[in-house]
Amino acid sequence: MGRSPCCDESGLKKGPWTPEEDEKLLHYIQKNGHGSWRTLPRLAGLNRCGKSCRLRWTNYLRPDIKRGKFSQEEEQTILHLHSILGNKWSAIATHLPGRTDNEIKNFWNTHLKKRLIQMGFDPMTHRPRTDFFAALPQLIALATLRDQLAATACGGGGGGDTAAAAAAQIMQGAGGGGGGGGGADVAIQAAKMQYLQCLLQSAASTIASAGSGGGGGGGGGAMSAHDADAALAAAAAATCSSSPAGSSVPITPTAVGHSGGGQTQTTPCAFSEAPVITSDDVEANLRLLGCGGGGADAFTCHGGSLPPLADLSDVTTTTMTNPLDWCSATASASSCGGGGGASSPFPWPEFFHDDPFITDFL
DNA sequence: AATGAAGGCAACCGCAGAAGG
DNA sequence: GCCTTCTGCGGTTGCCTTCAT
Repeated sequence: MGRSPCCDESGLKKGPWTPEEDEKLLHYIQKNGHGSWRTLPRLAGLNRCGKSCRLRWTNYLRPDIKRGKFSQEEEQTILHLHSILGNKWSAIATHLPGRTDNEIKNFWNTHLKKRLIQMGFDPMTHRPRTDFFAALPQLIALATLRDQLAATACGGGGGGDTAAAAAAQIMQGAGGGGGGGGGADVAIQAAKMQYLQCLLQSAASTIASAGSGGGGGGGGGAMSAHDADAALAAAAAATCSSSPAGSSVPITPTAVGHSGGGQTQTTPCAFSEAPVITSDDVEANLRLLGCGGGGADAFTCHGGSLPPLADLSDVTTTTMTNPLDWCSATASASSCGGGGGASSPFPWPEFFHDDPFITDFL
């Protein structure tokens, strides 16, 4: 304890290494071995501290260093080991011949971590992000919405039922000719209100289960730096645009955990830093996780004992023509995640963004 | 073509544990 | 057993390059 850092010694050079210095260090170690790192610089004729020499050697000059891009296999190995070991870069590096801990660490921070975040995974736990703060922007938007709903409902009692009835009417009849003039507009608005009210309820129940569930949910704890990070990421994501028209991939949150029947899905926009997710991205990411695109379970693929998420795939593919049905299905699906400790992320942002009615709020 | 932002990477810093006297 | 020194590790910083506007 209390030992002053070796590099505090005055007069020692810092910063980037010159080719001459590299050559001196290389020649000395090849000839004598590194021995004591503290005495090495003097013996090698270098005006550097031993620590700096060791770092330069281990991270750059060592002959068995493999340089260049990481292969798919190496990426998978890193992901897998990181899910088990965490930030034990040196331990991970021992499984990747020719790669240094520093290189792996950099690769993780600049590539893999971001990719996991984009996919909606927590880079530390390798679990889907379900924490409260990640959903904060949506909650704020919904809170605003709720106020408006309340204001609307105040006019006449039982507004919800009225809206539901109107919505049902619209769903049955108004799809065709747009025919009802002003009355149809009102009914459409009412249907949307009802739709959003369902979403609100579903979101509330989901958050309740995620926040209070304790257990295996992984969330619900005190706010950590990572939570704050997640909130910021989500805040940024909340402004993202919708998927491009024509994307062949149904965007739902359930995906990473369950892709069934050859259907590939990904996480919702709200959990992603990338505004646009293409089917190619999804395939690539699943491949990266060691999963075939056709329905493999990503959790088990990288060594996780991650719990399954509620599968909404059938909901999104079969009932989106009727938001009311979708609401009830969503509510039940989201509640089923709570019992096992896993909560499902929020499915609605992608649908929201397709609707100008919603984009006005976001 | 100029400029600012973002990404990528090498290197530094500080801490903790191991080793040696 | 205690103190000092050395080594290794993980986090962070700063510089250089590339990309976008």
